[in-house]
Amino acid sequence: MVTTKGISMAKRKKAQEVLPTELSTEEKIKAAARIVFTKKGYAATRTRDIAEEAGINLALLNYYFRSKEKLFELIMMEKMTSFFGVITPILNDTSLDLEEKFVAISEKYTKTLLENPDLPLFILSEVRMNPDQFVNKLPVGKALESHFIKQLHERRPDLHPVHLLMNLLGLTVFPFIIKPVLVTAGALNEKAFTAKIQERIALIPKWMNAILKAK
Amino acid sequence: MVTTKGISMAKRKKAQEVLPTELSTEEKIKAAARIVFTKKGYAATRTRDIAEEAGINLALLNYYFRSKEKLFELIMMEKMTSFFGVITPILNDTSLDLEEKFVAISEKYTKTLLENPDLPLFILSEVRMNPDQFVNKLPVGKALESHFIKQLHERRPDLHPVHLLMNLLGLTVFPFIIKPVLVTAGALNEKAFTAKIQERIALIPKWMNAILKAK
DNA sequence: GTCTATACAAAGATAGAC
DNA sequence: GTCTATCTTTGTATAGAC
Repeated sequence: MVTTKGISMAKRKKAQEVLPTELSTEEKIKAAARIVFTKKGYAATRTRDIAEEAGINLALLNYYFRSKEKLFELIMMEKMTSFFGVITPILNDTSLDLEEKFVAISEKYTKTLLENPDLPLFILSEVRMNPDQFVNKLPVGKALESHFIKQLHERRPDLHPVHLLMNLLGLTVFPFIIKPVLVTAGALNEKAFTAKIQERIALIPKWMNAILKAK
Repeated sequence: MVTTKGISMAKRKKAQEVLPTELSTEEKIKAAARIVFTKKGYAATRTRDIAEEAGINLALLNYYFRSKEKLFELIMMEKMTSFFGVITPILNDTSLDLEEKFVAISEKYTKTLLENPDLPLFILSEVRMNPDQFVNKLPVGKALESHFIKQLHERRPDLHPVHLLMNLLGLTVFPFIIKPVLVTAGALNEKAFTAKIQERIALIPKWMNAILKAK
């Protein structure tokens, strides 16, 4: 009887995860926190905003997550995993040559960022405000020892690989960082921005190849 | 006597501007506000922090600037002028060809940012949080109608100039945006970062030329 | 688990003496 | 112009009823 009960509860929980027609209170708070923290940043976010966005009582936020800071750390870790986690598998994929990695990163990263356009600016601002709290939990050291870095060094031993890594990330990520300026200034609307970014998916590898050859 | 007195006061005032051995209270507050706002951002900054940093009484902040928000707008306008104002004269200099503009922008912009490394992340985060408050006061529209944009279009009519502008800014500015991550992760210390950036001054124009030729 | 009510601390702003 | 003291608002967190 005890085991049967255990199994049936596990099943129910799994079903709920797959079909979250109605989210649990805990998930509602997390979903709201993602929205509000991303929009306003940690410091400008009020726990009341999150509670309101979630449609729950303010006290429940502390009941489930103890404090604003704990809740933020949770969301921040999620976001950093998205931001840094997408490319690390590609960086270390030994089956891809340099050109193929440019293609893979440009495509995969751009698509992730199109779904989450203010991820870069959110993460990089929060990291700047409080570096020690987050950066040591990052796989950044790994990136600089990756297979990709070795490939860059082989191709251009005269150029520090970090230059080329910054170039690739700059070409891919920077448009999303300057986006608020461009869109608010009326230089590009949302639709036009997306169109330009989609053009860049194919352009970035070409540009990186040209940079590799530049003397 | 009246005129003599007027002249001597004007002289004294001018001398104080040139040699601000001891700043006026107003300037002390502004200097402190630059430091604290830049470090923490608007939302996380407490007026008490600014007062302490300035070595003045808290009440004086409101006496001189009415409110935290007014003081912030003042500092923000200064910073935006630095950030966007440096390149606009170059963009519209009709005496420079494309290659010369790459060189001028890379050099001038990089040097400005080396003196003020967290300018980009500060401005771009604050703009994102409150776009309408600041962006309409920017000469961004002008950048897209500049002589530089026309030159880019002439050289590569098949490529939207905004791509090339984003590339140039990405190559130049992005390293400063990713800096907190790199430095905190221990990938690069302050000195090594500066060295790499100085290498880039000469490299960026080469890379941009390579990008221009890429098909 | 969820709510109401409230404690407690922090932060912006001002009144009024000097 | 500058200071001390204080008001007011806001925001995080918790106690306790249901």
